[in-house]
Amino acid sequence: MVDNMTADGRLLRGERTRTAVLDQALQLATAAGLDGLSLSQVADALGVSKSGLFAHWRSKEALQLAVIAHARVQWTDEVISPALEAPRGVRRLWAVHNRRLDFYESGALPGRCFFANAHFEFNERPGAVRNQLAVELRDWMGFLTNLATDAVTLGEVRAGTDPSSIAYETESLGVCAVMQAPVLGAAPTFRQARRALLGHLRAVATDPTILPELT
Amino acid sequence: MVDNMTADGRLLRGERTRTAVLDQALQLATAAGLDGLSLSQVADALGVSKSGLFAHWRSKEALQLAVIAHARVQWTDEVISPALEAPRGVRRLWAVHNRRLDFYESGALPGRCFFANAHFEFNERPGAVRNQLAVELRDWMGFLTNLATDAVTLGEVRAGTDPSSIAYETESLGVCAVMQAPVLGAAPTFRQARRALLGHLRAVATDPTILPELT
DNA sequence: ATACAAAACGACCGACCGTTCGTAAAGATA
DNA sequence: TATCTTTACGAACGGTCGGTCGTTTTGTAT
Repeated sequence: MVDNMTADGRLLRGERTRTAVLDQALQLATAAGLDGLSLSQVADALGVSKSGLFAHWRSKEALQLAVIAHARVQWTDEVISPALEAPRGVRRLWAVHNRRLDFYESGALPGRCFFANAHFEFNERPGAVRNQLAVELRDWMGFLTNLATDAVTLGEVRAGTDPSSIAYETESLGVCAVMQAPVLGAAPTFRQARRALLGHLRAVATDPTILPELT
Repeated sequence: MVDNMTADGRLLRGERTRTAVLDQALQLATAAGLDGLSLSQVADALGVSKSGLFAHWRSKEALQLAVIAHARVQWTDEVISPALEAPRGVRRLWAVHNRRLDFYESGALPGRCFFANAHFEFNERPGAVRNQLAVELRDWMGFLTNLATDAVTLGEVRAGTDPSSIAYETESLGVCAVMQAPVLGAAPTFRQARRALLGHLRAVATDPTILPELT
């Protein structure tokens, strides 16, 4: 049997514990960070043996990567996808914006920004996890691009507008990208990270190849 | 002998190792965070026995608090004090602003914002350290107040100006305060932290008791 | 030289960590 | 039923951690 389901449609036992472990691990990582994630604590919290985790992931780092992917799936399903499928518009832009804030205030991740914390708190970890976080950051910049593009295309912001304005409008998103930048290899300075964000938004707002219909 | 100095003016042996340990610990904490700070690593990096550290600090938490104080002394001497002593003015405001950025780019704390990282990466630590970080945050807000007050008093910004403008002008300072807010006990949401910063700056810009000479 | 206190050391402790291993139960297949 | 794979378990290992203890070195003052 290679499928995830048993004959009557319920999840296989392994798949059930797999997602249970990921949920628990995400919860603990949200509180204590990916560095603070302890396999022992995850196992104890679930009433499961610690060694059993190694039947699903070959190492702690593999579980950390799975936790990141798990969180990204939640993020995509609950925030990104509804945003991209919705008709474009300023109201929609801010609806998404507010929905993201609501997401943080929801019970799922109470009062914390997981992605932000994951990046902030764990920029010292080894190769694979670090690279994965870099991918997450790139996705984040892509999401910012969509937001800024919407703002310009729909006339909320004129093309050529000082990107600082857009940056501030998307500030509560943008600061995440700015502050997350140090997770990347070279550990760019604060000034460099800020310049990178402004340059990114300037390109979105003024580059005719990005917004050809406005030139 | 109760003084720090020996007869010929050099530091006592204990005081020398004390500051050497603090410098090393600050360097490691800057890279790995206060949580990641390891007494063994500090001792090994200095070629010093780990047990000797307990002659200066009674616990790891005590050393962590000392590291925070040590960093704050550096911060005060190199950034805050020159800013407060200098004649007020917009140029001075931005000189301080830039000096702070230069500080991050200096060799002392290469490419990292220690305060930001200390807060971001270590909001799960126990009571005393957490409380100390809250004090640091309050100091930070005080520094923001000084900057915003300067901006208004010197005519760079009109009294009553939308505090968002001031917030953005001091953004690279302000985001730190915004993002640091979650270190406080109740873990306020992203939206709450942002609202707190804007409210703070609004009070500075409009409250006649804060800027009586403008009303 | 003697005495004394500060300072540093090395060995050791218990706790927790991630990981491995051999084995046993559970569930699907035949 | 018997067979075989998946899944889970408990015990144990090596390692690092923060912290303690008794001892020795170092520096100063008498």
